[in-house]
Amino acid sequence: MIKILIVEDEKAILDLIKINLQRVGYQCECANNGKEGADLLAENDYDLVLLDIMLPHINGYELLEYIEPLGIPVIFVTAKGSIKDRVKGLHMGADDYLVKPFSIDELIARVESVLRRYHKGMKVIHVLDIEIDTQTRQVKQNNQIISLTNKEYDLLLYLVQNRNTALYREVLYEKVWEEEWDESRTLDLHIQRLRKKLNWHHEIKTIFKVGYMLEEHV
Amino acid sequence: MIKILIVEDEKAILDLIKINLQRVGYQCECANNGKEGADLLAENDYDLVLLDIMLPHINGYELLEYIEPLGIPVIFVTAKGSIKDRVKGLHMGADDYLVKPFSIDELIARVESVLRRYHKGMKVIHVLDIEIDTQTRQVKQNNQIISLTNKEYDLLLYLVQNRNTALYREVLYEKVWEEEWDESRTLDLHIQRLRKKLNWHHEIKTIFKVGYMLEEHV
DNA sequence: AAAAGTTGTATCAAAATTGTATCATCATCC
DNA sequence: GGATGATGATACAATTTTGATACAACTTTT
Repeated sequence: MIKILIVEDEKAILDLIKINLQRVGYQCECANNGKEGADLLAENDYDLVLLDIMLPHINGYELLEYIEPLGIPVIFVTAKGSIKDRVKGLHMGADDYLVKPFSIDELIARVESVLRRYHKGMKVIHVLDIEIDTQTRQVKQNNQIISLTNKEYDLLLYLVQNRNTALYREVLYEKVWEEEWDESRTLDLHIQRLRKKLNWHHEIKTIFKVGYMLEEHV
Repeated sequence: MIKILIVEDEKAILDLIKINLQRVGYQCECANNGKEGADLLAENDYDLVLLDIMLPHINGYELLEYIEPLGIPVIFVTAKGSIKDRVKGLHMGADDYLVKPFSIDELIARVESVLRRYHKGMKVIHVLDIEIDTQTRQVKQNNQIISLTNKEYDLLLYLVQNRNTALYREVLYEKVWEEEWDESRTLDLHIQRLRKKLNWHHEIKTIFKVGYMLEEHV
């Protein structure tokens, strides 16, 4: 379970962030000012801090100095377009910033991006007859470790995270390889290798003229 | 089946939204004011609420407070870019907003985006005796999977999304094949294949010298 | 530097889709 | 009611897509 600390004095924004992060599966704790934030940080482990700059008592910068040595990523929440703040925050070690007003999509995207960067992905994912440990990138089947290469693992993870969805070749390729699809057969080959290693000849369905889909009957 | 509640007092906009959402396969119910909306919400389950802010009696914000604890996503419909409203809405928990005047494409895109975010888009369209899962591109009839080819699926989806409308050959061909119609019989052949696979010999009507129409008596 | 492992290209085989040709049937208009 | 053109049905051929295998280029490890 991923724990996020939100330090924000505006109740409306605090709730907006909290509700939406909880909705997509994060555990949230809240502090209304810098002091509370520092206290919570002293007592608990968090995977990420969302930090407003304008806070009563202790301001965001001061708190940031306190957080930094803990090695916890921080996303700054700044009032509308104060570029000075953004720059200062980034210089001081914030990992990203969010400018009010922001959209829910943007909030979630930034949180996920930072977490991904810190490799604090979720826990263990169970799908069909395998389990994937996203921390160690290990894949087990019947308690036996299946050794996958990097690309194979990335591809598997994407398939798993989007199981029961028809995935277009281009999308799949672009997400895993992070470059444009150039009509090459690379993706097909990797799919075959996955199928072979996991004995998933039927589980990974090919959708003719479209792409592939990992099927998990629910 | 996905159910959407539309709360909007302007008849024209209400119809515009309703007709277009129904066209792409959502079930819609409507309320002309906040009171009606609250009543419907009390009695039914919805997957999404489209909520106008300016409503007689109970305004959008008040209704939003009522909806929030239900955990149903809300898209705000606001008059011209009043940023204040947008911000307020987002702060209060709306998931997205739509600024009048909006395009149909935008409407559908936002609806789908929010639904996807909430329950990873179980967008299933029910028509006659089949159900189409647009996520997996699977078509079921009496709970049996009907295997369709790519072109067949695309054609079926277009027919379904435009059911009860006479579709000209050229239009149909150009939409599905994405190229000019060249007087070939290809379309006819695919129509026949669909009719056969789905046993839809009467449901897909041919309109002499014009084209085809999927008929769903309502 | 050699070995081992990874990743992508090339090639051929197999499979599925798609479209053409043909003839039969049907609808419409004189 | 017959002529004419449009559509339905069927078979089959052409094309495209995917699977399988081998191997070459490249990286990392030893």
